[in-house]
Amino acid sequence: MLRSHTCGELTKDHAGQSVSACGWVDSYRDHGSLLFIDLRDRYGKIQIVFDPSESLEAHALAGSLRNEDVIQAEGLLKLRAPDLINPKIASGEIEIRAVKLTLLNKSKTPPFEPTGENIPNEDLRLKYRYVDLRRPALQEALILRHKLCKATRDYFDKLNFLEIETPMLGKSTPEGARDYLVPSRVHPGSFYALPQSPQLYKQLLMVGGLDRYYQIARCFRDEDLRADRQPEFTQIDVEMSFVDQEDILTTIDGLLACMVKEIRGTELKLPLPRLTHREAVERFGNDKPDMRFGMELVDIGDIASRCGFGVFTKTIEGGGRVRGLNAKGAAEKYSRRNIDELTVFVGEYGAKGLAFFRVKEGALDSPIAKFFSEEDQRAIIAKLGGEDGDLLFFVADKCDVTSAALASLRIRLGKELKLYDPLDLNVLWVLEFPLYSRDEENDRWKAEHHPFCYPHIDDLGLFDTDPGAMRAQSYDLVCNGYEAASGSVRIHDPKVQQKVFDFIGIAEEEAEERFGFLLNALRYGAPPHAGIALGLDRWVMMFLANDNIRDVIAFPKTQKAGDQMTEAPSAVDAIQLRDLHIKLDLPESED
RNA sequence: GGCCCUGUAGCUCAAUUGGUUAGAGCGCCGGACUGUCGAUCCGGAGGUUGCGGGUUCAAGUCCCGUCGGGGUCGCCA
Repeated sequence: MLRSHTCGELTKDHAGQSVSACGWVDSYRDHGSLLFIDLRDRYGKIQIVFDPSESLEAHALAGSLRNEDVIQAEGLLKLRAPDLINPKIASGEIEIRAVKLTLLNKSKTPPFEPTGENIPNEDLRLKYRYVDLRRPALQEALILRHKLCKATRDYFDKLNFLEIETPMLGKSTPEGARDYLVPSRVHPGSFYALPQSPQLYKQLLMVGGLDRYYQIARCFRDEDLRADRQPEFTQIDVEMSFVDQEDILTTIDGLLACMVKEIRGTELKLPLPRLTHREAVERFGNDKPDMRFGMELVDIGDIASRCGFGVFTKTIEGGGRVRGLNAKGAAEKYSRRNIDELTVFVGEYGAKGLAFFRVKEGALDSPIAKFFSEEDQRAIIAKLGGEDGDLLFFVADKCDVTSAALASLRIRLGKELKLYDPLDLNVLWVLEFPLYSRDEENDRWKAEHHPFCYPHIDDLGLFDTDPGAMRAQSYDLVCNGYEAASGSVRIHDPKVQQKVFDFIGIAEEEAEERFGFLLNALRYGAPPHAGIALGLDRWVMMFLANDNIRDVIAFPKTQKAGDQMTEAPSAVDAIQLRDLHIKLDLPESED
């Protein structure tokens, strides 16, 4: 071993010991004769003192050191004199008096200082990710990520779950997200697909009798990226046999309590609260409400229908809705100009306008207040719990538009008005998602979640009468406004599965071609089973109160799904293409 | 595919809103210094303002195109 201790583990208890430490030069302070190096590793920092009277050779070499050089320093660990203690760092009371210095590797001048004050452009950080990874914030994220995985494995192990790997090379099922394809050399013209999730394999494991499965599984989706979406991401994938929905919820409640205990050291109150999908959309505008703060959506359709404001009355007459929310105490915080910005903002979600009222002396103050009687003004204020100084917003449109616009407005206002502590974790279940929705473009029904989801037991009769009203035995775990897990009770009856395929327009032949292996498996003794998958990356983000998924993945991709460091994806040479029997047919470029 | 933001020294930023030779801090190079810890002090190097075109007496600044990065809508069964 080149080191006797890590930089971070040395304390004053080691005083008097001869130690050897390795790491990166974090900074140097050269006083001509006396010279100080702060040595850094992932455990911490320690000051090394080079005194020519103790080692002329080590001191001379130390003079040539620069940031990010990799060194080994040997010497006596000493307590600092009381007046030399640096209270700013953990090891501020001790230092190593170097008698020997070895330059393990000289570094070029780094493109940026990983522990400097200014965090450089992400672009540059991604190109030199190996330098960026020395940043404590990034290391903290990866350490936390490890702890979550460890807690997960310990938890499931105690409950008799098996961690089982499923194939990366699978069959393409061109429904849902686009697949990443991998050409087969031995089967010219055929392709594997990288898994969007281990969904079908884990169901097959249940048929195989491995009745409690989990996997920390990499998943791939060739779709556009977002701040919280990468083309490859990790989910904690779970499936259980001989269980119902309640068993999954309870099991995952327990997992989360374990995670919170491990990371935060606090007790998560169980059971986690539950909301139906219908209630979530009505109260918060979407199926993943951030409930760290209130500001719930309120319907004022009754007042809107009788007021003198044409936009409102016509919306109600046309079957739309008028809903709003109350930004408490925000009347003075948002100028007309700010509100104009918010109007543009809700426009991105389809809203054609944003009505606003300031509550002033018990009445509404707004350019459109004149269209409302005094009585109706008071009614609106009462409905939204308004008080003087509040700012009320309303959107009048089709129901879906009011939901989308107000949900986004609510999130934005919550953030801008600092209505919550970013480190809070607010976790809840959203239940009873709709099973099917109309695909108007193709004039057919489609599965909301996926076609393997079991209908709510009370709704099985609705296939022929009102399929849009059918509820799924599905559940999402929502945390701070993110979909943090999603799952369902699966169909284990091949007849029900075939009925679902029929219903969403997948003909029997096509179903056999695409999902034959699953249908077949269901015919050979499939137990009732259910499962769920948690987005690991998102959980790391939430524990850190970080809103960028790239900060919790060691080697993430850019928005165009590229890797700035390796420059993947890249062209391949003609021989590789020939072996795969692939000819390129690229769009013409002008140059 | 749409909309929005962004690109100035190795890095983080500035440049009086179109006007002199594009500045500062950190980093880098050289020098001084025996208790610093964001060391200090002295000196120095470093720029095709992403790239290409255009408008103008004059462009880092305005316009068009293009490339990179980011956010978002669509998309993500």
